[in-house]
This record gives sequence, structure tokens and C-alpha cells, in this order.
Amino acid sequence: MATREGPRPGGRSARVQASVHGAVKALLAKLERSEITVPLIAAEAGVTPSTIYRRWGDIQELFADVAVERLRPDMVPIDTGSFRGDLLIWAEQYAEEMSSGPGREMIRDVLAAQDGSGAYQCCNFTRQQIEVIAERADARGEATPDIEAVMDGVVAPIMYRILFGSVPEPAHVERLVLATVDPEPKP
Amino acid sequence: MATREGPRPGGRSARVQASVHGAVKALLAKLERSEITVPLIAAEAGVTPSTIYRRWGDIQELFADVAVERLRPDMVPIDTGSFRGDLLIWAEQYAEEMSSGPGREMIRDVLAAQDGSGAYQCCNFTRQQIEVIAERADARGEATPDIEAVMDGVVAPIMYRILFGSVPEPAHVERLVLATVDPEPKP
DNA sequence: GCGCTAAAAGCAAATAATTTGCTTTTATGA
DNA sequence: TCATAAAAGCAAATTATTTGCTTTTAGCGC
Repeated sequence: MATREGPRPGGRSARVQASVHGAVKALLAKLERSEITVPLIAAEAGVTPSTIYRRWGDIQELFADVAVERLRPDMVPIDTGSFRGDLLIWAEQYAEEMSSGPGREMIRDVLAAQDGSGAYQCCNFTRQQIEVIAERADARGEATPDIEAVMDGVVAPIMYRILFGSVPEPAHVERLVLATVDPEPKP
Repeated sequence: MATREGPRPGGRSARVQASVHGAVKALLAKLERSEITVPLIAAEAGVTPSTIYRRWGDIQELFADVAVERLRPDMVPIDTGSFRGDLLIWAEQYAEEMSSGPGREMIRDVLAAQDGSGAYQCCNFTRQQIEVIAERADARGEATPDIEAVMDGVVAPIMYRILFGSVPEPAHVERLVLATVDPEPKP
């Protein structure tokens, strides 16, 4: 009962996806979110509006789709030689990128979509980055907190602040990381 | 140079606001989000679509406006006699309400709006509830953690999970509360 | 490689939503 | 009570979305 893998007959699936994504990115660089419309994207991508409506349903889903792609990490976390150092520098960079104008917009696009799978994917991107850091620490023989403890202790507070108002300050991010890595710092 | 307070001349500001909000709530109870349109709301509320467009801009802002109102807490947190007990029962109820279908939709509506003030207000509703619990504890002479520590340690992880995929389990919520209230439990 | 097939895309007409200019209503303060 | 400015109504114009039907395309068996 396995469903078929790979592309099915017909259409030009991959090509259209690529040109529409490209069109959205190009327009996002030039215009405000509210000025971008489906017919505009279609014209920029060289496709028909109905193609976009049939493939994505509405502009929110399309924006979410593009945002997930842009939120995918494109490099491995910097290796500083210690778990604490790696997590600190990663968290500071994460907070900065996500609280920037474009970062916030991408997160909002992902969360605004009806289809919750984009948010799930983004959460996994983050978790995977932390796993890389944790695995490196394991290989060095360092003790590391549970991934979920890092998600709760570092990622969630950063994201909560970004979404619900204030921008997380670097000093605060540092405090979160230290509290998570050394739950009971000895004097 | 104080700007004028209270209602300005003209219109029927409050009346329209109330009937439009009522119409949205009534429609939300009957229909899927994607089936609700501005003309539908206008008809239900007995106003013209252009009134809604001019007052709220678009349907997202209107949904956000209604969601903020519905997310406003309508009771003081239950008093169990201790900070830990109060926070525990409050957090469990918060997690349950917010992770329900309607709860998630309201949060999404608030976050999807261009105007970020709704999210800020919701965050403040939560903070105020926690403040009430903390003030009660102060009055009893209990030591309490900082409000921001509760936001980071309890609220943010619950909200992150709701938004980015999984539903927070009661046992996990309990662990978050206990870790925040007793950072170093003595054996 | 050749045609067959089904999925995807194009096209254009129909429908629905949004914007806009102008008129009317209404709450306030003089 | 009257004057005024803000808000709402109305309707035409514009723009976006949906939809039925046709054409194109990529994979599959031969």
C-alpha cells in the first residue's frame, strides 16, 4: 500500500515551484507584505494566478512555504570547543536573526498558515541545530542537558519574547543559556 | 498638547464595534475560519462592508481584535493557599485552554495581525494573572520568583509547544512549574 | 523512442471581495 | 439648538478569486 514516490506524470511541478518561490522572494525584497498580491507574484513568476491558487490555496500558504525554506539553517553551528560556548553563540545569533524585521515576518508567515506543518518543520530545524551542538559535546565527553531542556530553557523564551512584544536582549539570552547549561553554578 | 480623550463627534463608534464583534463571534461558532468573509460579517452585523474595511483594514485585524477580547482573563486565579499550588493549577488550566482548538486559533489570529499590539496585550494579560498570584504569595510572606522568570520558565515553553507543534502534557507543565518555583529542590 | 495517461498549467468567463468618491447620519461642544 | 467633524451608508469601479474547459507536460509500458 506504499504511496508512489517522486514526481507524478504531467505538469512542470518543480519548475513552477522554483519560479514562484523566486518571485515571492524578489517581491519581498522590493515591496511591503501588504502590497504583494497573487496576481503580482504570478506575473513576476511568469505563471497564471490560477496555478498559484490551485497549488497553494491562498497567499498565506505560499508565504508560509517560502518562509520555511528561508528559515532552514544553511550552516552548522560554530564550534567554540565547549557546549556552553557553542550554545551561547548559537543562541545569540538565533535571537538576533529571528528578532530582525525579516525574521519576525518569516515566523509570522509560518504561524499564520492554516497548515501547521511549517511551524513543526521550523521547530525541527532548531532542534537539529542544537542536536549538532550536543553531539559534538558528547564526542568530547562533555555532559549535556537534554535537548528538550534547551528548547524549554533557551529557545522558547527567546521566541516568546519575539512573538509577544519585546526583543530579547543579548544579556538575557546569555542568562538563559547559562541557567540551562549549569542549573546549579557552584561558587 | 494632550490629545483629546473619549469619543469624538460623529458616527456610532461603540455600537458598530459591538455588533461587528458579536457577528464575528456568532459566525466563528457556526463556520470554519476560511468560510468567514467580510461581507458575511457585515451582513450579520447589519453594517456595510466598507465600514469594516475602513475601521479595521482587513479581516485579519478584525479577527485579531476579537481574539484579544476573548483572550482577556475573566477570573482571578484560584487561591490554593500557596504560590506553588496557585501557579500549578493556573499553568495547567492555561495550557489546556490555549492548546484547545479555539485557543490555538485565537493565538494565531492575534499573531497574524500586522499590528503587534494585540500580542503585547495578551502577554500582559498573562503577566497580570501571574502578578496576582505573586502578590497573594507576598502577602502571605512567601518568597516568590521574579515574574519574568515565570514567563521564561513556564509560560514561554507552554506557548512555544502550542505554536510549534506538540501539545504540552500536564506532567510537563508540572515539571516546568516546579523547576521555576524550586530551582534547587533540597532532598 | 513512441504513444498513452494523468497530473499540472493555461486561458477566460463568472463570481466575489475590496477600494473609493460622494452623500448622509450622528455625537459632541459651543 | 446649531455647527462640525468623524463615522457610516451607498454604489460604482477596481481587483482578486474561483471555476469549467483546453492544452501542455513528465513518467510509464511497450
